[in-house]
Amino acid sequence: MRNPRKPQVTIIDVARELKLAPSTVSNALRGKPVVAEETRKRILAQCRAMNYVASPVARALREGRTFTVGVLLPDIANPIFGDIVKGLDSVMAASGFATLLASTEGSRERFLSAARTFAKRDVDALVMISQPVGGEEFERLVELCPPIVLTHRKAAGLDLDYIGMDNHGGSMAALQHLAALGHRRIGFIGGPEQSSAAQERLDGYRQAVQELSLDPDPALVCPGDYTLMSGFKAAHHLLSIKKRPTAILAANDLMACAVLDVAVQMELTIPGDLSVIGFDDIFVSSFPQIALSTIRQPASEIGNAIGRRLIERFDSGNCPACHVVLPTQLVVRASIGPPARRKSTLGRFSEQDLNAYLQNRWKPTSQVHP
Amino acid sequence: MRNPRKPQVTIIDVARELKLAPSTVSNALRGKPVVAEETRKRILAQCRAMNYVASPVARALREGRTFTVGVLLPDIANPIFGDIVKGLDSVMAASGFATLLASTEGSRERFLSAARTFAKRDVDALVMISQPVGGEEFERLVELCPPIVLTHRKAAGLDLDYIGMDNHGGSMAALQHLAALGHRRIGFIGGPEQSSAAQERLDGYRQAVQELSLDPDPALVCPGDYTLMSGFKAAHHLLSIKKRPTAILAANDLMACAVLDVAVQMELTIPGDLSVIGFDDIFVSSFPQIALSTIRQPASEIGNAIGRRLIERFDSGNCPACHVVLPTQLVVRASIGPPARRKSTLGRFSEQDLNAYLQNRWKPTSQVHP
DNA sequence: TTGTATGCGTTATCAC
DNA sequence: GTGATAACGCATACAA
Repeated sequence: MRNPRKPQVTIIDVARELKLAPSTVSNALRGKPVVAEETRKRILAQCRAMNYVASPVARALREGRTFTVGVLLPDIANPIFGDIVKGLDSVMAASGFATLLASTEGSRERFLSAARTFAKRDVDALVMISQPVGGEEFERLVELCPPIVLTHRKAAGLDLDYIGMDNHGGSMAALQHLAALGHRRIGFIGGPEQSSAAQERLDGYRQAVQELSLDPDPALVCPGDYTLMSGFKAAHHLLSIKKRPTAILAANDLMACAVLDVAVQMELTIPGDLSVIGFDDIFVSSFPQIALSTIRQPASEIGNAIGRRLIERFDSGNCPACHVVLPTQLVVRASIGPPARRKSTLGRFSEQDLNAYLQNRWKPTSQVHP
Repeated sequence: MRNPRKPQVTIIDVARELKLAPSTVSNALRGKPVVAEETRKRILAQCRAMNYVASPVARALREGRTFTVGVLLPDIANPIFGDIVKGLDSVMAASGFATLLASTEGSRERFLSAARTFAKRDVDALVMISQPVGGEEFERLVELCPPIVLTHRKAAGLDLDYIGMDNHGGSMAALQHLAALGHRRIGFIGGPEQSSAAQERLDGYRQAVQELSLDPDPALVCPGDYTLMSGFKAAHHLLSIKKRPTAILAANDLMACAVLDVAVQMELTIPGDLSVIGFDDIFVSSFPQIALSTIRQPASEIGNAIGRRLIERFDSGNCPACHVVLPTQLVVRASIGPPARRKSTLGRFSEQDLNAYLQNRWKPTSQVHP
């Protein structure tokens, strides 16, 4: 059963009421200077009286633009992405744009299909947050797409707008701070390889290690993928090597939280035996029980910047691709301090211990009371 | 400068190529049985070859529907809402619907204006999550709106679809559990008055207190508004009364977290001196350092249910408004236990202490390192 | 300064 | 079974 179409007040109704032509009403509404001032006023008044607003759909068909931007992101339940969307939406809504959303769940298929769908719907721009922007299929897609703005992941070889944060500088600031406290062996837990942001965080770590003459032991660098689980594994590994690091920088806060907890389980004190810094400044990091130091991601600022960039592009037509890097801030909380002088002798996690730990200590919602 | 319209493959192009009429192509594509099977096959092949897909915008103008749902919520950076949207989007996307989003930031103005904007854009439905649904202005708006589905807040007097969770039963389950552990004086921290969900949580508490013959002292019920700050204040108040409660149920996890921390600051042990339960099961609650017991909100299930309801409405035309209540689960973590036998004598927070505490203990991002 | 005609891409109606 | 045409609501080019 189809929607019985709602009766709509059209521009023709308004014109008829005023005994004018629709085009005159249109011109008046769009602020064209050809309309006599007095006529315009009558028209405006009539529109208000009849509660007339032009149909965005009809406009879209006629003009080929929809005053809509499509946003693609991996997970709308992740507050970091939520903050970006919020910053973006606040700017766009103020300019009359609506936000179309797609949560792609890390699936390349959903990403491509959502991008195609949105393009087909004539969105005026596409915002891709931490998406797998690359590959032949993607490059073909870009041809058919409206303007694209990227964040978190750059598209290698493609000249697209990018708005990001200073990941490289963030890592360096963290290591400078740790080095000033006296740390020499600092571990690093990385993010997904496909993420240019994660890559920059690693690069910043490496450059700081070199410039500050820290211990360049490659065993101090562990892979990770931004999940708690990968954080557990990396922490277990880093804290089990013979000469364990006195500090660890993780490429995001989630993995850093895992480090904190593994450390506690190994009876290390924080920050005496181990200092920990993360990336992003997610909500939990500010909890006193966690008190995780971190390099803040300016998420809502990124959203705002993307919005402003889009408005600029819409207003000024084609212009060269932009490349913006927003500053980060080191947020110092209780998880860092000078390394302890004494060498503590510590029990290790065996593999069995780790598994038992993973199963029992974190109680997700699956463990419920009937 | 206007968008130079992208060249588009239209149904006419396809028809011309095949020497058919556009209407035949349309009929074939829409699966109408009037088209000869062989013709249909040729048409489908040609469409694939020319990469033709019907324009959603033109369709929208013609049919009066857009295959889009508008979602209004207070804050897209709040993961609970994010989870609902995620659940909703996964259902709708699978059926070819896109999700239009508006983060209203608790502003009544933005709510009404976003709703009007979306309705004007011919969305097929409006989903309102925890929105101020009420008042004369709203009721007038409803007339002009497409189907509406509510969650978290019911609209008094209006017969709209509502999909929610068993808040009342959740509170009762929590109190039953606490009572079984031996608690008799149980405090409650409420949510916003306008929220029907918050009201139900309070009602459940009251009914449980009565049915279980717990201490009905009205001083045990404190107002709150879901923010950390209100949780601090309520906790401070509840834990400072002469005969303080041995357990506290907060209307959401955020306030419960505040209770946990205030308790620690007052040198109460958890759960020996105080048991704490929250509502929602937000991410932090599962952290070992927090280990907050809670009544889980089935957020993504709510999103799914809303999606299924919408599809159902679209398919079957007008039907009476639905009223769905999803079950909750009590998630038991370390924050609850039997009340301690001994009476601990404890220092109190003075007002000054509270203020100093609020300023220093939680370190938000404003306290940053240059 | 205002009015008329046309097209945006699609689908429904009706004639063939 | 297939084809011509009108209509959805608007904005524009052009005529008056």
